[in-house]
Amino acid sequence: MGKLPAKTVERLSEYRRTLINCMNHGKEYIYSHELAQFHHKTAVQVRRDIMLMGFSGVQRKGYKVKEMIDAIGRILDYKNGQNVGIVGIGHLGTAILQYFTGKRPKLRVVAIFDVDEKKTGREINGVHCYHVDTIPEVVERENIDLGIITVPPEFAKETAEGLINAGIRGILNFTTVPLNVPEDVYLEEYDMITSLEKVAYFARG
Amino acid sequence: MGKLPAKTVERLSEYRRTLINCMNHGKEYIYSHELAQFHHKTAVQVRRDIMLMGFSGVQRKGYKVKEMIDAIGRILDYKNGQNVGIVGIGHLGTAILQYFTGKRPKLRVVAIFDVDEKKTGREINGVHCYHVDTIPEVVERENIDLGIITVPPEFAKETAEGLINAGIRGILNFTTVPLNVPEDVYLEEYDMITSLEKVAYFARG
DNA sequence: ATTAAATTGTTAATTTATAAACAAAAAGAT
DNA sequence: ATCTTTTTGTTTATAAATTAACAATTTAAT
Ligand SMILES: NC(=O)c1ccc[n+]([C@@H]2O[C@H](COP(=O)([O-])OP(=O)(O)OC[C@H]3O[C@@H](n4cnc5c(N)ncnc54)[C@H](O)[C@@H]3O)[C@@H](O)[C@H]2O)c1
Ligand SMILES: NC(=O)c1ccc[n+]([C@@H]2O[C@H](COP(=O)([O-])OP(=O)(O)OC[C@H]3O[C@@H](n4cnc5c(N)ncnc54)[C@H](O)[C@@H]3O)[C@@H](O)[C@H]2O)c1
Repeated sequence: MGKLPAKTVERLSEYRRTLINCMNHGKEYIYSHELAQFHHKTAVQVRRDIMLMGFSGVQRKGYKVKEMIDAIGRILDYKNGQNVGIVGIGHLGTAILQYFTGKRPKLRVVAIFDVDEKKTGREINGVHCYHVDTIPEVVERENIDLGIITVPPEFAKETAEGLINAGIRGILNFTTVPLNVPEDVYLEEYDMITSLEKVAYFARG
Repeated sequence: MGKLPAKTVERLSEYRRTLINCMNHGKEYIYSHELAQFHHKTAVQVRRDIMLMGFSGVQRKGYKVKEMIDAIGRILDYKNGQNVGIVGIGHLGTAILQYFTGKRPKLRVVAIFDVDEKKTGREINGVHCYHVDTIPEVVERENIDLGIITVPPEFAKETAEGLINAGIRGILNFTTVPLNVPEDVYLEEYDMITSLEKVAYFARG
């Protein structure tokens, strides 16, 4: 099965977030224009995304919330799930760890790594904190697929190399340092300054 | 002067981050293909972005790092700068606050807001923490233009409304709740789960 | 029953974003 | 001096993403 466009994948993730929220509020059906409004998109785009993932709604009634969540899951979730490790459990790492716990059963944070002895060797938020030196063993043993990097910028490069050598498949980098990864590792980078500078630019006349 | 495309604005912000780093390492000139490589873009795209912002390099020598930083500043920075407030000083809010301090002189975090009495009334990272009830006065007095929302999701909506009523022009929302804002307020939303789900999707065959 | 309104699904058109192509200029080599 | 190489700047072409258009279907109203 061929991969969907990156933009569609992003939106499907966003839709699911909203759909889960709708389900928790007891909503059974949702129209494309409702979903669109939540995410500041057009109804056509929502329907097109849904078409691309091969899901169908009911005319005049909309999309069955529960079924659509499952359909998105069949696209985004990997069969038995993927395991995630976070490296650098400072403010940002902890925020991410907290944010993830319990939210996506198929994306499990199974290990966290740091160098600070006040953090290593104990559990934080129910996840064991290992020393970074043990990345090779732990990544192998716990079958970790994806890594999130939230270390101080000067350690970003070596952290990425450590993860890649340990056999990780994808990296989400929050440090301010752009990384280089081999072709078979998928890399995503995010910088809050860029987001805020964009807001700053467009928020003025 | 008309606005540049959003994608170009994002990339200019990314370029500047790297250029500042290059300058600190004493680099005087940079080629388009060098800048491109850092950000996993093509050299053509870099040159096109530079053209769009009306800057010029020197043939065979590349772009003067210092001058290009200034040129990007003339696009991204507002004359006397813009003031920023962060609402919700938990793990994420603190990470953002720390990350910003000292990085962009034209984007100043001048106030932070919370409800927790252990945080309000004192300084965190050199910035005074106010109670959220004082948002109207403080936004007015400190001339705050942009707001970052990092409160628990159930308070996201009321926080946004508070900021908008106080006269804010742009919002960066990190909560899991999609917001609605009037036309004259620019809104940007970011969700780490979406980023990680994208990584997870493309990191497998 | 018939008609009107609302909504999905899909194709076609448009717009936006990226990449290719190449002229012009500068630096260095012969 | 002349030629070759490298790199910028800009135009043209291609590709991707979004929007518009509309047929098909369902529900509800008359
Ligand atoms: N991209 C963004 O939007 C954004 C926002 C905020 C912070 N940041 C960046 O994220 C990173 C973390 O920010 P923070 O506020 O959590 O910082 P922090 O100082 O609170 O946390 C850093 C953590 O990394 C640990 N650490 C240090 N060296 C390490 C190593 N070699 N291996 C593993 N762990 C190590 C420290 O012990 C600490 O726990 C920084 O690079 C910061 O610049 C990025
Ligand atoms: N978008 C993302 O990628 C992402 C990542 C992590 C966390 N989050 C979200 O960001 C938010 C903050 O996360 P966190 O880990 O920092 O949580 P946290 O609990 O550490 O911090 C929340 C802070 O908000 C304060 N607060 C509570 N109610 C408030 C109110 N009405 N007004 C102002 N402040 C109030 C609390 O006192 C606390 O200091 C949460 O909504 C979380 O889900 C988003």
